[in-house]
Amino acid sequence: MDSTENQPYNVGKYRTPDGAPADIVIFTITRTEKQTAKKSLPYRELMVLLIRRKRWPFAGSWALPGGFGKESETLFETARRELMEETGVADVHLDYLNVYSKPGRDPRGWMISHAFFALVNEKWLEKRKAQDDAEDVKLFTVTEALNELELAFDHREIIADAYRNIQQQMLVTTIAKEFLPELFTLSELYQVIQTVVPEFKETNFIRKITSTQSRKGIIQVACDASGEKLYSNQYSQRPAQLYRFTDYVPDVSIYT
Amino acid sequence: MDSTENQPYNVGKYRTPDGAPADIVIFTITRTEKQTAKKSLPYRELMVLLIRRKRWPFAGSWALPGGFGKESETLFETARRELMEETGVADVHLDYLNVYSKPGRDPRGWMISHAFFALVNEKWLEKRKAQDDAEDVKLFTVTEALNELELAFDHREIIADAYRNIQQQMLVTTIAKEFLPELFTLSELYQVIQTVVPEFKETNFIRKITSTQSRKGIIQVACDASGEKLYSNQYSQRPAQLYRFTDYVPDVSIYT
DNA sequence: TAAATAGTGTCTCTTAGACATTATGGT
DNA sequence: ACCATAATGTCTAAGAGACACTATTTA
Repeated sequence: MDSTENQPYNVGKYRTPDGAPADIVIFTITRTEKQTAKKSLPYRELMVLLIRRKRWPFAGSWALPGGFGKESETLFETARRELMEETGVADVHLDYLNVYSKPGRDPRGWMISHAFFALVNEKWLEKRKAQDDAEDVKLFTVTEALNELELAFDHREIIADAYRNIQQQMLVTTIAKEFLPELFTLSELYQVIQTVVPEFKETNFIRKITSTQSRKGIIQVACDASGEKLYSNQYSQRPAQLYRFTDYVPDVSIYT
Repeated sequence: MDSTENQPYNVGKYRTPDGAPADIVIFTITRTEKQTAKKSLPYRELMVLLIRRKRWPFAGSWALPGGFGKESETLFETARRELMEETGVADVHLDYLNVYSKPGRDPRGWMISHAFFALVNEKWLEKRKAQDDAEDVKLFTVTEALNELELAFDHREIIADAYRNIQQQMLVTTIAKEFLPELFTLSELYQVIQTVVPEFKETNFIRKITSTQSRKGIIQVACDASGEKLYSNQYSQRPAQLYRFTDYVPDVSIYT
């Protein structure tokens, strides 16, 4: 019935995996200023960080950054360590995505891969850019990565899964904050949501998020020490009210 | 930078995991009829299936059913196979939950465990009950499993995670259907939701799910071949309209 | 006729959705 | 004066939430 029961504690008896790698889908949103006469909102694009492989297997292909798990750490720690090595940042949103274990997925042997996804603010990646060899580590748009690139292993599938996941999470949690500064305007927030979920359309977005009972707790107006409201005119002539996220995340339900 | 790059294809060079088990949290909802004079709704309880271990480690403790992954199958297949062995059913809701890799979690060695959860309709487990040794395989309420039982490995943590997950999914997807017959009354649906999420309270539940534009597509009234509406008086004097789930699952969002 | 569930009426206040309008400040 | 973004006004229809009320059977 239960094969756990029948398993010996003699660990050498059966074929065991050849490794447990952690692969990380590192997402960021890049901003590029529009070349207009007046101040305007930047273009934003959802990017994923890839590495060009130097060795067999899949030498020359692009792949997710990653590395092998060790006995002395959890796979989450493996992922965090790899992320640190790759981007130099420690305190970013890092979440487990899925396991990939299709037979033959890695020609090196029986590799059970654990995919994570990280959300990194563009500002952290800027320093890194310079120090790295531009040939080997690069940001691609998600569309590009999924449709135009030769990817190693089953990394296309992993990126596709991660993309689906981040799109869903964007609408159901407050991960938008990972892509925004501490204080932000509502246009910026709206733009970030749309960058990840292009289908997202909300007329009256400002009003809904600020003044409906059920969700106005998500964000709050930013004030300075003396209680004065803070404004930004970075993207517009008319200064826009700045907001910050609270810790509140509303529960969602299809029945309510 | 990328330790995948530095990994040899000589698979024997590093310490590798001693096994990749799949553990399954099998949930079901049991019904027990109330002993009242009149017809009434049954008590329902969310249960989890556990197995009493016979061997070291954790001999005598209760544990999740599970087994070791093989090189020739995905871990999802491992889980499905174990589920089949355990409950005798194949086509049930089975989903990946999380990976558990804390060092030392299994005294037998470096075991990276993959937890799944399955939602099984009570009717499938009924046959099994008889044929199994009641001492070794048993259904427990989730509360009991979490608070009163001595559990093997990190299975308490896994069950707690699975419980959180199923509660969230219950409100955001239509997994309620896994615990219901093909045709059901709205009281049954409401009761199933409340069994998994006790905090769930909706006055006007009937009206909301049947006649609000945005979510009435979730379920539809059940009709017979000639278009007559179907009713059930299993739980009440007054016959109740029967419904079925459609394939439609509304999108949820905290911003909409 | 009472028990137990099924389902509707009604009222108020809030929200959705669509669109028009006004506000601000720099070039 | 005009541009680009910020924000409010206004109107209608729909929905939320509370609670009282009616309906249907059968023991």
